[in-house]
Amino acid sequence: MQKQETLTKNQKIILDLIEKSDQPLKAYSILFDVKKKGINAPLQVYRALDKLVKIGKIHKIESRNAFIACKNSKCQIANATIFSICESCEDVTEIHDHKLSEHLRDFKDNKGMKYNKYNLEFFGLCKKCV
Amino acid sequence: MQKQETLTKNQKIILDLIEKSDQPLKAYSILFDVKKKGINAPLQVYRALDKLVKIGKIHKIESRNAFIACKNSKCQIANATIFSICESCEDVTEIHDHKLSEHLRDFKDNKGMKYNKYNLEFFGLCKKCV
DNA sequence: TTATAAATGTTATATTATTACACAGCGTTA
DNA sequence: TAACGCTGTGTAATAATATAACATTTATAA
Repeated sequence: MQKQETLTKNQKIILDLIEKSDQPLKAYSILFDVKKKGINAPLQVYRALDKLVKIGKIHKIESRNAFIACKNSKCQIANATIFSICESCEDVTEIHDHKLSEHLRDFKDNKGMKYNKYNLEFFGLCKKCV
Repeated sequence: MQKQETLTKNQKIILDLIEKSDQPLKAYSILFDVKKKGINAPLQVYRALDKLVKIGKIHKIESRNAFIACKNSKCQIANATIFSICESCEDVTEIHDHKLSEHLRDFKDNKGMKYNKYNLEFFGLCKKCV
């Protein structure tokens, strides 16, 4: 069993918001939305986001500077993310593919580097946009 | 045979600079370096970078907002990049791993999405920083 | 209880990237 | 040749993303 992190007020507010969206949210759009809850400054948002990323509740879509909730109930995959991104409608989906994950997890380069994390983003056109 | 792109003056200046560095460069550090060559504004840099990325001469390290030259002589892999990034010294290396590339290229999700590109970033500690 | 770490609130600022506009060069084609 | 589309240039202004620095508070551990 995994230790259940206790979230603080700001962290909860921001996680709630991100979890309600099935698409990634940007930091300043989050800020706009939580102003009514008393969160006034970018740094308050970024601090909460950092923490939520660290504990695996959300992921950052690096190519989009946006944050999406992790739907995986185990919340153990903060260090191993795979996304598909439609370049037309910008729809983002997290991919859970056992075989591919295994492959990436087991990857060893010839430089003797020790990996603890990876992020993979696939780009293309979704069914609607083809 | 691949059509040989002819680069413009700005594109050449900026590609030269990036190729001389074995590590990624950031747009504003590039701007600083090319001011003596008459490139004065961020937009001039970003425009050249966009083009160079598009034709596969350089890649963007998304998690670092930085650009690195593609050492692959074929310059055909603009759409398929794998990097290893040391989180301590920030050393970045492009990875050419046939088997892994094949795996990624052949990946099909179950959403019917049509992929034309992917970007994979591995994070960890390099030999020096372990 | 002390002290240590983690989070907060605020202001200011740094960094990264784009919009908008005027114009130049080049190949096509009518 | 002229008219057109396309790509690139130069410049100014501004938008969008992210962090530094500081004072204070809360939670956790020793």
